[in-house]
Amino acid sequence: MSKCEQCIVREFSSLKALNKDELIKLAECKTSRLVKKGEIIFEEGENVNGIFCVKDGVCKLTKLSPNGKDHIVKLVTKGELLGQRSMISDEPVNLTAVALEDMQVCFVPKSEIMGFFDKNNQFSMNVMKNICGDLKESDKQMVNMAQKTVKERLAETLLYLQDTFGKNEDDTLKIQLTRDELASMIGTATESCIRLLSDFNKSGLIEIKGKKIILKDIPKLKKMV
Amino acid sequence: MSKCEQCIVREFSSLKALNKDELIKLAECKTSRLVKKGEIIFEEGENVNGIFCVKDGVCKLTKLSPNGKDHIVKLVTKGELLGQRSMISDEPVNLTAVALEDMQVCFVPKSEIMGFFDKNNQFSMNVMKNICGDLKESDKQMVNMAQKTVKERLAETLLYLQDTFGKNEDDTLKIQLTRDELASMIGTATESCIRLLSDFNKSGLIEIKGKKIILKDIPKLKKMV
DNA sequence: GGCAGAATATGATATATGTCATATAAATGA
DNA sequence: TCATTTATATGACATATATCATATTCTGCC
Repeated sequence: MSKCEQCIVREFSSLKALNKDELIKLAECKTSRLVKKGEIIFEEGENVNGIFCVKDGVCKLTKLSPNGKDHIVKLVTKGELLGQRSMISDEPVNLTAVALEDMQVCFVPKSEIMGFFDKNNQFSMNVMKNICGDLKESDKQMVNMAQKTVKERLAETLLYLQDTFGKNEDDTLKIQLTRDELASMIGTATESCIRLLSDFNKSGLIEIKGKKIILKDIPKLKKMV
Repeated sequence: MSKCEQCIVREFSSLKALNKDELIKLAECKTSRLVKKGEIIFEEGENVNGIFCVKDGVCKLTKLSPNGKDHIVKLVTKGELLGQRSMISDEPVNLTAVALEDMQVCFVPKSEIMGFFDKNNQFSMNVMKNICGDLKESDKQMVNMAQKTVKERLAETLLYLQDTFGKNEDDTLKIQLTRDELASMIGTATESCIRLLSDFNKSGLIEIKGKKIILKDIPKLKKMV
């Protein structure tokens, strides 16, 4: 069992507020898990009874809409926590988490987290601020979905992906989403997404290298959103 | 200055967790305010530095989208709190609050609330659960906006309005939104909203009495969403 | 009480986007 | 390595929705 004390990603999450004793307790009760690309971490409606801490890799949080399509609500990466809302609401999770790459995650049972929650104000404040950030972002996205065109949302999403996950040495976006997943983030049909990417490519906004994407004209992309 | 102890709406909000002493302190520092229909309580980007408790009336929380249209993110009614997210994030509010009817609201400064927050675990837990509920709802709406048709969203919204705000003796929806506001809730153009209401009317789903709306065939409306 | 401005209503039309079909390219696995 | 599936791409077309124009009705107000 690895020690949470020495885990570097802890510094990026709410868990940074925990003291030495708490970290030792945390290390004792947590379980680690390797998650292969495409594997489900938890599914909408499930009782998770704890939170996951993402040590490595990226996953998508999706929500099934009544028409049968999945919608990607959020991407969660190294250093972030999963399942906070559900734990606090004391409800089943409302989103499904699926690994986009091979991942390392640690699971901490609810009882433990709630203990920290009660005793460590800074920790609970951190968790709350996280959730508040999610709420603000979600409200923003709701309005985006309602008011912006697909083209605008695509431009915005491409910029977001580069901002958040960076680019490789060849300037391609580091995070590798399928066209289908990209479509499901911006809330459109896969074909529409592919078509718009082609358009963006033709007009020099981006360059498509197979499945990889390079943002070529960031100022213009920014002006679109 | 009215006493918070005797305020009935307190029972419906997170404030129900406060004890007698805390309520007395609350009553001492709060300020009451009458808000006329159409008046702004606070505006996107403003520093509110406290929370509002809605004693009577309903307001809309809107967000301005880059295309210049307002989108109604949420309706807030008697017994609910306003500005919680902003207070916890320690950021300006990200939404604008406008009264839909004459309202009575009380304002409590941040310093006071944060005091309760630190000392009263049940209170902070209540606030968090509220925010978590908002987040869940917001995620759901985001997916709705992205995946459902305007028709489906209209049906869903009408049902929501009746569920949440009830109906008058003549069966008309109690809450009175303009067509423009209804459109801004479901995320569509005013004309489209009006047109669909006409369609719903013709097909017997609803009945339009001037500006008032009666839900006639709730099972069918439910099947649509 | 009547007038100005707003809200509601409806038609005509444009446009964005979804859907279905099909082709090609890439990935997977026996 | 080849075959089978899956992902990407593009065309043709259907349709939902926005936009613009114009009536009509309602509402506040002097």
